[in-house]
Amino acid sequence: MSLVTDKPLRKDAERNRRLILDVALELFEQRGLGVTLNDIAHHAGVGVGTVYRRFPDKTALIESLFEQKLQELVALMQAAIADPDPWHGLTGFLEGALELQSHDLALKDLVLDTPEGMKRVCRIRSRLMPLGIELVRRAHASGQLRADIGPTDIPMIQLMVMNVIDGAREVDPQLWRRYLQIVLQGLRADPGPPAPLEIPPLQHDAVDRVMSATKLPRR
Amino acid sequence: MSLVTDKPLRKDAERNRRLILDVALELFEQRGLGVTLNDIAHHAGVGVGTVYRRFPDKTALIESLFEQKLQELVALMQAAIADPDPWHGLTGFLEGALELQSHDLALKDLVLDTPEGMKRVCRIRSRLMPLGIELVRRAHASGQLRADIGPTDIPMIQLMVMNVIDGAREVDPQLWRRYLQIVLQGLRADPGPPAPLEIPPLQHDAVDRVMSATKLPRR
DNA sequence: ACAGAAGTGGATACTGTCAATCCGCTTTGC
DNA sequence: GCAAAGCGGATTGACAGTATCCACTTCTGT
Repeated sequence: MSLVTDKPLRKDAERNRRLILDVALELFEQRGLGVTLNDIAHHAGVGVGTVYRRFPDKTALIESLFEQKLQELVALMQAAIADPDPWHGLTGFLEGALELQSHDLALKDLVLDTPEGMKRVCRIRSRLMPLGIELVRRAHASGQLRADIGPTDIPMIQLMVMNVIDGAREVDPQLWRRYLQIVLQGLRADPGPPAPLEIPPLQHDAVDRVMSATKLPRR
Repeated sequence: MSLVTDKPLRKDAERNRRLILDVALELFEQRGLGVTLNDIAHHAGVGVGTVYRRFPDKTALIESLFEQKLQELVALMQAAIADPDPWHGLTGFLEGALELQSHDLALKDLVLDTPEGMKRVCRIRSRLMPLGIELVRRAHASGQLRADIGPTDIPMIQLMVMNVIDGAREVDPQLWRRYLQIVLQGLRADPGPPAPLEIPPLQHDAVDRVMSATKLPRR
């Protein structure tokens, strides 16, 4: 459509387009991919119509924003592989990836369920696996990662910790580091006496808030 | 209402009531508390009206079924406290509780977000905390649990592993044990060389299926 | 400076999902 | 055999989210 022939765009229209993209990015990060285009339009101070004229649908808007986001994960993993200390590379990757997700709710949605139709996003996601294999291989070779851990354990660990991130986001945004540290301790090939946990546990009265903040799926 | 004056109930009506309760239990376990009363009625081969005549609303139906379910968790924890080996008690509780949740999707919904109005359910839930404190205290005293682990860490660990249970339920219903084992290893005060993991990791091609089976919140 | 192309806003239609009601018909039990 | 009790399921109403439409406004080139 005319949406693709991107030659001319009136000055005010171009300004609105940027505005929409900026607002959309912020809202997606803060509240996940569930935000409605109405919401975005409203926050940007424009009408819904304006959003739909620029982007055929929500998917298109998301794609135009988040291809780059997933690239960050790839870059992170590449850096991890380049780390001279393979164990530090592995733990650093997990920490970094989870840190990204702790600031960006949309990233979780994107990693977890990439609706078909987001070809570009899917392609990038599939590029992560081989890097993960290498990351684990190096950690094994250095003897620091227990031998019975495999590459598929990495995303599973991310999945687990993500639950803590989501639940505790409002209550204690750093709490996930505590549980990542515990899990990482469980991954060591030859654990010494454990290093003290850096993040204190949740207060008793906060547990309930975390539990009920953990959103339940529909159905 | 007449719903409370429970003296007389016609033979066919009583039969239907039981049928509804049985079907509801099964469906709630299999698919979580999200199932609709229409669904339940249909599966039981009765009309929706019949369900609503017996139970004022969904909440009432749920309460009448699941008070007992949560009692199981209490019982499990009491047994754990009675265990002569405190470490075994602790790990056994986590394993048992998660096992229950792996077979019963409704339990998760109930533990995570107990809508106000389910007084009885809430009351039971609050009875768990003091038991958890005792469980942790004993494990500390025996020197097997690292000192910087607190009682609130127990539910958080359950929360983490629950993510694996939910995601992998269809693909590999036992996989969560692998990650529980890893986490437990990370909880030991003085870990020796790790015992080999009992459950093998996920196959590469199954990761995507787990990821997209992890349902996203409605927002 | 003005014509008309480009852009705009937001009410509205549409779609889907559920909970809950209502009422004409059937079954039961005396 | 006749009331009361029970039944089914179409229907209503609430809500939420996506996308469209079109009367109106703003911009830009000449």
